[in-house]
Amino acid sequence: MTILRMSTLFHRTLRDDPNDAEVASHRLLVRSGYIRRAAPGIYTWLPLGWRVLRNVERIVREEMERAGFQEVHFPALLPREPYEATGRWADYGDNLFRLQDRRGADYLLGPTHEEMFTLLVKDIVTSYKDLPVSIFQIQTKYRDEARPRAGLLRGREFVMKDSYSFDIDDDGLTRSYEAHRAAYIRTFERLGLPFVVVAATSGAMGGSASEEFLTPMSAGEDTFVRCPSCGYAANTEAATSAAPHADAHSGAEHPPSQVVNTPDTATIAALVELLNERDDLARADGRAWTAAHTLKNVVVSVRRTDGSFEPLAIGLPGDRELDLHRLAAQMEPAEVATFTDADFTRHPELVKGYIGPGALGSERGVRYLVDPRVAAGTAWVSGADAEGRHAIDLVIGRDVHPDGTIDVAEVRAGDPCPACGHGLDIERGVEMGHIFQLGRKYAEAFDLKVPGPDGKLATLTMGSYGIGVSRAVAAIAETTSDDMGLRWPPEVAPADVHLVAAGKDAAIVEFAEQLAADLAAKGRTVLFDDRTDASAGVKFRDAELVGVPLIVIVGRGLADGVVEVRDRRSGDRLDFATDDVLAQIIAATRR
RNA sequence: CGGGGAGUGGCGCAGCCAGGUAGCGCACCUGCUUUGGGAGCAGGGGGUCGGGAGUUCAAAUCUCCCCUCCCCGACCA
Repeated sequence: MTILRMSTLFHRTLRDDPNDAEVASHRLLVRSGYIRRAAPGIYTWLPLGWRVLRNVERIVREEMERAGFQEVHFPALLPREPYEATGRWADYGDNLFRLQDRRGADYLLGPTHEEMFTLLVKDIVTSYKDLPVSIFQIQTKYRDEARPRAGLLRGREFVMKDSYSFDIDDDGLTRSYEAHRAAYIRTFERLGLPFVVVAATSGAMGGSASEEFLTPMSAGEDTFVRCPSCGYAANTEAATSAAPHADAHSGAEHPPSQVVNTPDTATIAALVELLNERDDLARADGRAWTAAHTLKNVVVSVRRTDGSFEPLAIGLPGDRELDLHRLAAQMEPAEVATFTDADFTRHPELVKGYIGPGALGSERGVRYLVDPRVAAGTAWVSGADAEGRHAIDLVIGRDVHPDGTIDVAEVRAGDPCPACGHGLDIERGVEMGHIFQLGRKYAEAFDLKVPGPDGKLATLTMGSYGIGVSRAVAAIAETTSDDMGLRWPPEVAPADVHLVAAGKDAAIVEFAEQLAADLAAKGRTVLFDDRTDASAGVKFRDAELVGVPLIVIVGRGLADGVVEVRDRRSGDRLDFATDDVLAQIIAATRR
């Protein structure tokens, strides 16, 4: 179909890694001449990179259309008003690129388009008979990230496919959600991207289901747990802890609790050390005290949506930290902040370092929630609400009556899987897609209602679904490259064949030219290294760097009637007879 | 916003501590030789050293202020 001649291609490879690139995808995409930085977190696409991006777009588009979704296209430059209506003009804060027109009217560069889609559907859809509908766009999005990093993986301008489904009822939303889920699985499989579907938090948006498609990689910034035994996977924010099984410090037979003097033990470590030094406090089973036997109470300040504050105490095993991300995800839409010195001053009953259950509980004005491991019947050492004092043999349900449980402790590798009990792995990944049931938040904000079968107006329920398109280019590069360069899966590669003319002999040039023409005539895209000023060695290196899956070398073998064909990904090399090589390449690049 | 690192031809770096008017490799241009794993020789073009102020006879180098980039953290539908 096309011949891209490297002698004239607008392209340059770099011999050294760029100084400002760290992760493999960023380094290689710049070195191989696919992208260039234009501004922090903003990249220019060169011819080869643009081809890859368009291939990814094409695959995403084909899978969306196969699923019956319809493509639309919104502006990237958006008016303020719709975002004012949903509160996001303010909520987005500094992450929003804002600008003004000549009259001073406010605009923004769209970070996501829920508002616009909702308004468009309100304009077009007038009856339940028009539903369900799922529409999508592939659009450049803008977010003024505090810290763009890792090249395309986390930019301030990026290409995203976003879809929105509109249904008259919850069952419809579930069906639309499942349709997207299936389409996403097909899409990522075609892209050649490894992925894990993990349970995610849906936050304040309502709706029940929210899942992320993560591609595991060390450069990733999302942390998730995965069970190697049963396949359970969840973002750490959404992970649930396995119910505790009765263990050594079960308190069923415990003596009555008592308060003891424990000077200078404001930290768990100091407390454990002291407990182990004191013979009179030795444990009944004779084993040493550990942080896991202590009950740590962390107090945070919760800001409700009406602006009021309430203190909240969380009881955790002393060997666990509170994960603020997990807490924030569970408290949404309320916000949480750690307790400040000023907060402690307002609550003199909370003795920093010695906070115990005795001062906690809603009847005392401090809601008290405990980790699931702090289960009824277990016994603990905890603060006694006085400087240098702790209570031992505190049994949950006997001496302590929490207001409920909350699952916000840090998740650790090896924690039991909530589904099967096997030890969990912790991995890093990049969010490539997110599907979630948005519910009626936006439909309500814009009063999006249509008559249902019963003639009554019903507010539509929505789903929101995204795929990071430009991010996928980086993720594919990241997960498929090797020490020598990129290794594109065939469907996203910038060309079908990288044809190298290794030598200047007339016979070599002539044969290579003819082969390029023949391949193009058969509908293949050929990246043809016809440069006369590059040595064979340079051409081989560049071919490996650029990463087209099939590399064909017309060179010294021609004298023996053979052409070499290499598989960039497997490293396999085969010689084919000159009169057979065209057919072999056509067969190898058939789609 | 906190911590760390770094800004010197297109790219990667040295020079800075002990101030003296900019150097190396790659890339680029010309010529000859070479041609299957980032060729060789010869010649050549290109930077005023992130910006500003200051000290000094003299500043890439010393002092002060500012800006930017990278990494970690905070933050991030």
